[in-house]
Amino acid sequence: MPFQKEETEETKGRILKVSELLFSEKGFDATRVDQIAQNAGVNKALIYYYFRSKEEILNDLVQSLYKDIEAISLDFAHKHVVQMIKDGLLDIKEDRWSFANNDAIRSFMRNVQKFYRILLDFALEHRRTMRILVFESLKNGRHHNGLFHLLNLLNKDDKNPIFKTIREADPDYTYHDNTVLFKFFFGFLPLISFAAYFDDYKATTALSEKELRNLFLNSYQSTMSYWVSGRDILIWPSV
Amino acid sequence: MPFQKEETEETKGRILKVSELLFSEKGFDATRVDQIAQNAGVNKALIYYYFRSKEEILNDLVQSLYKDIEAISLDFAHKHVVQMIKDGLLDIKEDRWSFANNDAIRSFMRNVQKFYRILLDFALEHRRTMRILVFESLKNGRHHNGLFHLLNLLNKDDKNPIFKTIREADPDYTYHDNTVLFKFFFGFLPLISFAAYFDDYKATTALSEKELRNLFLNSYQSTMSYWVSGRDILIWPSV
Amino acid sequence: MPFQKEETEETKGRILKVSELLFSEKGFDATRVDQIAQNAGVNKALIYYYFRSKEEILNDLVQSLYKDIEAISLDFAHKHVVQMIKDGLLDIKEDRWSFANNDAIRSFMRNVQKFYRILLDFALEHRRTMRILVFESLKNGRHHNGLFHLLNLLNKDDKNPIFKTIREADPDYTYHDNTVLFKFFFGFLPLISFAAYFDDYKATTALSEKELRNLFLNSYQSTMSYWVSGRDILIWPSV
Amino acid sequence: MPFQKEETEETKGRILKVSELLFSEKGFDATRVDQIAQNAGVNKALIYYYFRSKEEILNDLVQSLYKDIEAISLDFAHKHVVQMIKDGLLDIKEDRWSFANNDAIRSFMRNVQKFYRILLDFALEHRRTMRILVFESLKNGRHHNGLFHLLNLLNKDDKNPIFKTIREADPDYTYHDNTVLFKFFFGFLPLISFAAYFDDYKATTALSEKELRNLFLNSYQSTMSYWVSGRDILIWPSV
DNA sequence: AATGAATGAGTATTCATTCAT
DNA sequence: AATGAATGAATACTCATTCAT
Repeated sequence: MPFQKEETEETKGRILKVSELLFSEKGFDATRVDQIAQNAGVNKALIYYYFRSKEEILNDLVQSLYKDIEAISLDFAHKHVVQMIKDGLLDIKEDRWSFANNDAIRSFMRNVQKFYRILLDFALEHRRTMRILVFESLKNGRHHNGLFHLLNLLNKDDKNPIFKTIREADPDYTYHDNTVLFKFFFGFLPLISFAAYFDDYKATTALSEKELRNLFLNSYQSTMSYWVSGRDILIWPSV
Repeated sequence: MPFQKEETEETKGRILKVSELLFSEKGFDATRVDQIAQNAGVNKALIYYYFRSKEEILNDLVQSLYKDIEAISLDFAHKHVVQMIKDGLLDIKEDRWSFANNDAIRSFMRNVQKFYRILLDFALEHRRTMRILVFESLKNGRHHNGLFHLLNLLNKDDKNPIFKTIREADPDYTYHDNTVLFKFFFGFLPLISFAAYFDDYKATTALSEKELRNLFLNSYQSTMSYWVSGRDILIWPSV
Repeated sequence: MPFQKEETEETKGRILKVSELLFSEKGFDATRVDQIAQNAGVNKALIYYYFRSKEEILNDLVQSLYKDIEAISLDFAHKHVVQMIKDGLLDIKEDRWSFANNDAIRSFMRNVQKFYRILLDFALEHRRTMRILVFESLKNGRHHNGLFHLLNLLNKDDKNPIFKTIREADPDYTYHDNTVLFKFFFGFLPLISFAAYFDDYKATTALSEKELRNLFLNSYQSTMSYWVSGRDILIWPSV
Repeated sequence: MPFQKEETEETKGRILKVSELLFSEKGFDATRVDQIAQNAGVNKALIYYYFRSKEEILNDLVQSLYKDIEAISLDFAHKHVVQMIKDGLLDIKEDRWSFANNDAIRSFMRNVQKFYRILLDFALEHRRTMRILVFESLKNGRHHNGLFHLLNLLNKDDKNPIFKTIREADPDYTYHDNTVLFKFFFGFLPLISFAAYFDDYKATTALSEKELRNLFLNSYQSTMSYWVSGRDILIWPSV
């Protein structure tokens, strides 16, 4: 019964969308299941037909975000890192990335910038869940599904699909912890923070959404470049 | 009766301290007044003797943080900006800061870096309240207490004590909105985020507290310098 | 699903009935929601499913009483006042009621007495809510729900359905404030007081319910007659 | 230490006065000890220095009212009933009062009217406590100190000082229950109700305090006369 | 798939009262 | 006589979750 299924999906999707909005506005704890039901236009009990608990709604939201980010990152790794290795333009030894020539570097840098742009736009599009991520991740004890799950994408084991993907192309691939920490700190965190606070800033400044986005993107890319250049992440061809 | 007073302060202070810890760990909504009472070793009703409501505890914490940050910033404005103006080493015209000579610049930059260090150490010391700030500020409807109050320290009117202080020394002082936004975005926000997530990072990495702090400070100051230099905030002697 | 509906009504009705009893026995403030739940044999939370608050239960009780009293009074106005006007047996000019003949007067007086009887019996049947009315009306700040709403039934504007009904039949109809005050004072108030204290008196005297009722009715009707006769309310045929 | 005592009395009196006001406005249950303390300008604990409990404040208020009413009634019994018996102008046999002549009756009636006037004025002066009396008396279970204590003044035993006083003058004195009931119903109750609702009525009508009072007094005395004449309470000289 | 009714375990807040000084 | 601090026992109200249909 595809029609039936569609309807279901629609209802379940409505519940998820409404939950996302409310969680991001008031926080998980302050959001009432009644409110979700009311805003989704469904009976409260129906929510428990689709989800085991209120917490499962949160998990669903967060998990699907992870999958998307993972997919985007994986796509980048595939298309630009793995491909370059296969093409003999890049060689990774421990912590040092050696490119075949300056064109390869330039090309790679362009792709990295594009990757940031895609990541930023994704974060902005899902800024509500980003908000949720930010403040739910700050709570100890209960939710282990917070922001720090993203750190898994930086793990050095084969459970991390990005790591696995690159490693399959270049078995030497690995890196230092500090690097990871920094990539996260000055990589993901500002990006996610920016997305999370985006609407607040929009309300504070006279800038348009686009201007705000570009302003951030420029500074973000500059900062990233600053940190990347001359360091252990990107290494100019070792001649 | 100073002894009496001290005792009182001790009890109220204990409630505040415990609340700060619990709010920062579990979030405001998930923290139970019972827990606060139990952890502070006082009767639950006593909490309501000192505070009108649970929310007022939060406000108290946040307000006192604001006051401290304001005081630190004001101290910097007084000692280093106003003083330089009075000494004829700095002249502010609209959005351009003109220094008398390179020594003045160097001196000012050194003080700015020191200011950042003080600010960072303060943020780290109060990282629990910073956590609270970060996630409570993400909730709509409570914005009034949230992170965005700090934006007031960047306002261009005389309600902002920092602006007022500098303006009294140099009536030409003003600046563009975008600059303000950026100072906040790449100024306060990473600092506060870093402090808020500090303990999480510590648990994730092998770095010591000190190393982590210095790592951040370097990158922070670099980023700030990057944004400051060659821009409209700091201008080399116009001679 | 009428059966379903009935069941619901039954539960909500049980809560109302129990509340009425407890409010009338112990007063609104001294009645605990827990007690209501326990006596009604329902879960405490269910009370809040049907009523927004404890106070709303009180309002519900009082409002439905008003409606009933209004309906009874309106019925009297329709059947006996309006009808007599239409039949040319009664003419109202300002404050003077002129009847066509002695039979008309006698008939009217008989109906008035019957009206009092119906009113008294209603008050006795609902004496619990009357108790509530009497003491809740004595509390400032809650006057809006209190006894004084009944005064509206004596208002001289078209928001008062009784006034409106008679006025539609006889546009000259109006009366003096003092009369209204007195009708209330020596009309509603003793009636309501009697009903409110009925059970207390019953416990104090050897009289049966019926004897007590008749005793009051006689004296009440005498008093009313005393006030009515020779005054501006009832006027013998002006011929 | 008379001065000390005076001060105390003043403070205690202030607590009583404030309590009376608050109890009469919001009811006993809804009045908070904190409010009493605040309005009386004293520390909450001091209230417990003067009174064992909140309830004792109520008792104090009510008891002193009883004493006053008893004193007024006793004074009337002494001056007018007992005196007439002693003067041979009145003879009471069971339920029948026989006066020596019409002058005696007229004189007695005049004194009764005066008694009502005094009683009414007392009730009006203490209308706040009357309010309290009215609604506290409606609550079963807890307060046995309500309005019905006044019924004691109508008891047929020597614990009732009025009965005792008259009986000492005329050993035949006694009466039927119904009479008592009626004296209370159409005697005390309207009087107390009138006093309790006085301020509400004042706010509702254009009449002055004096006019309102006289209006009630007239109707009250008329009603009383109506009930008294030709009945078993007052009997014209048996010739 | 959908709903109205029902519930257990909480949850912030209140309040009369007491204690120490 | 007077007070600031402290407390135990409520107390109205909430909320995620389940049940019956």
